Amino acid sequence: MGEKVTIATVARHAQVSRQTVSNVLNTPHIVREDTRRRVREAIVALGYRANQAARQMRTGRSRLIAVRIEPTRDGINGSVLDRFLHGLTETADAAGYRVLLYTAVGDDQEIATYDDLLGAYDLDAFVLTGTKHGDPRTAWLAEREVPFVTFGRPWDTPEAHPWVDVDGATGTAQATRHLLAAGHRRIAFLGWPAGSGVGDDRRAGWRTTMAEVGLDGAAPDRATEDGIAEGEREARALLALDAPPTAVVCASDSLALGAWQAARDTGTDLAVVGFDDTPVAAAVGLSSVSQPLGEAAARCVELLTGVLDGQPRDPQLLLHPALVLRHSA
Amino acid sequence: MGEKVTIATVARHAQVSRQTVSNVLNTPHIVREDTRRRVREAIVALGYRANQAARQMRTGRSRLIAVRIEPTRDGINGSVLDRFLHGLTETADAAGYRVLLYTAVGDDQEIATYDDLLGAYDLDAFVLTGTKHGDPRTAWLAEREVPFVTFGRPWDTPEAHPWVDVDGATGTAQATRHLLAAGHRRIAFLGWPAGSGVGDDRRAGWRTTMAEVGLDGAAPDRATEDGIAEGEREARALLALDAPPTAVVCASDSLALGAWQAARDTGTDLAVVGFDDTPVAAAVGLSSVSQPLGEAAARCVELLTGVLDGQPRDPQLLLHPALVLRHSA
DNA sequence: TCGCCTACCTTGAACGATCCAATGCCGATG
DNA sequence: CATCGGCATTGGATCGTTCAAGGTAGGCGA
Repeated sequence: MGEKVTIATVARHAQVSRQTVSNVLNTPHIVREDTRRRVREAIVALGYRANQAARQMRTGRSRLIAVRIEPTRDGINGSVLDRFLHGLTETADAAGYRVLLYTAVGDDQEIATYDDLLGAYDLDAFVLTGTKHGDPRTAWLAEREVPFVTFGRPWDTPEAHPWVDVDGATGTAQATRHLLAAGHRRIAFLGWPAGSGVGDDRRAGWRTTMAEVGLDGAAPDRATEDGIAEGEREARALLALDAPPTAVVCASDSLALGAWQAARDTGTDLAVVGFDDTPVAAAVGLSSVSQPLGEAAARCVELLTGVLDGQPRDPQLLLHPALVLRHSA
Repeated sequence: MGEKVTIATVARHAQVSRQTVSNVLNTPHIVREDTRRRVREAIVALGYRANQAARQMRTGRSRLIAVRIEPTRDGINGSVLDRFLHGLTETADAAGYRVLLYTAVGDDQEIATYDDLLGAYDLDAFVLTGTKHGDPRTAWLAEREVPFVTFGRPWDTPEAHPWVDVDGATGTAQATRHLLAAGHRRIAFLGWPAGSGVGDDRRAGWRTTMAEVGLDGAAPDRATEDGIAEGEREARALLALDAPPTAVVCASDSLALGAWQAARDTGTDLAVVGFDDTPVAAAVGLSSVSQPLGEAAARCVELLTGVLDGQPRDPQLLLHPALVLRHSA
């Protein structure tokens, strides 16, 4: 159990002053070649590691990024966020940042938590997920000039702040085109009630694709809350129509799984495509639209480090999902 | 955008010294009633929040707990860790701690990360998940007297360090007894190769329960790597026996789902019970043994705060799982 | 009146890093 | 030879908090 190794220990060991060691760490180019090497060797030899707390107190930066972890209300869709979180942690690690978790129920409490984290831990930035219309969180952060990125577009003012998102419309369009190519003509959509940015986006991809081939007349569109039971109920209603659809594009894997079960139970041949490519979809063989979550996370970190280092780049990024085919379509 | 509010600001506002403010925060009982009240009012009025970095520099404690986030190799079983993580974040929040994430591939890299986190961030404690025989991580931490708790027993030396675990044997025993009560006699076990602590534990519950009723002779026991395909293959092998089992207890939901699909595809009536009560099990209606992950997380935090505050309590805790019945058994 | 104790509060120093201003060193130049 | 400029290096101050030691007033007993 060695003594505490500080910048002074390194300085003594390398026969230089503390400031020179600090320069080697922060502005290496102003230190002479051989001095730099000597200091670096001392750092390695002593196993020195800069104390974040001390650095933070002077610089006001903590190299910490906060992300909210959801209450996992829905076991199926929760996995999407978890995969994103993992990607985020990995990329942040590589960029020298660490990820701090927090929970909050409701926007007010979340904003209170921002205040808390900023005051107590000097957080460098936030990553928000699941943006919605008129999001009070982004307004609060923007007002205080706190760096942040959202995974999800701001649905009201497109250029308000840096964001990364996946183009849901492209995903459902891809799914719809695949079904059309397979010979389907009556292709339904099963999604969420209008008003949510994400849901409307996914619906739009299906709708425009159907319109392009002049089939939007014969295309039933159902809206319900998310859930397996809800999906099953709506699918049964669809199958009971006079001219029932032969395929259905869904806004989530929960709805898709419900629809898939409804079809199986009633012995109907119904092609189903879900959204998010969750483990459940993979497990039961459901085709689904897959978001590039790892890349989205990496882009978020890139954007943040850009902002933090004062070199903000193109701050809006729309990624493309991919259709994963299994035996449900 | 007000000025930075420090302990000195509060002190001026309340007409006392910095130290008195500090005392109000840390050792309130030594401050006179009305002084205490005056300081508290100033704190609220100014919106003061203690700066963690400064506090940490003095005390050496960061109020930060580190947890590793897994690479989610398996989408099904990954959800167990995620639920645990959520519970941990919530409980830690309530206890005044924050959760820091990290990733690492392999034990060596994980230990290097410990070193890094301890040196740079002065982490207070670690929560480890997924213990195994001869775990080098716990040895490293114990040697340096770093506080930590594991979620999962140390399989070699039971009393080496604080841990919380769920009694897998009780879970599979419960499942087995349920199947016996439902009239099954030929009850198989489908698990992992011997040698993993968790897997052996789950197998033991089934084996002893079958032995208790003298049925261990007619009880096939299969071992394979985890996975849906593997579960399906082994289940088919079981069903091809001369006296095929009428029920199977599985070590995971992945294996159970495979077995369940094998039975459905071959038109066989096979009762299946999985383990972990993952979203997939819930989605497809698979009965499963459910771990009290929220409570496990809460106990981990309790143990840690106990150790950190110098009041260690009974440091080993074995929780009981519950059988969740759906229509697969 | 004095001394001592207790209860409460204040002052100075320290944690480990960075920033700022000042110093020493070197060769080049007038 | 004296002066200058450029650059590496040095010492001191600083961030916000807690720790250790020091002060002050009032109460009590002799």
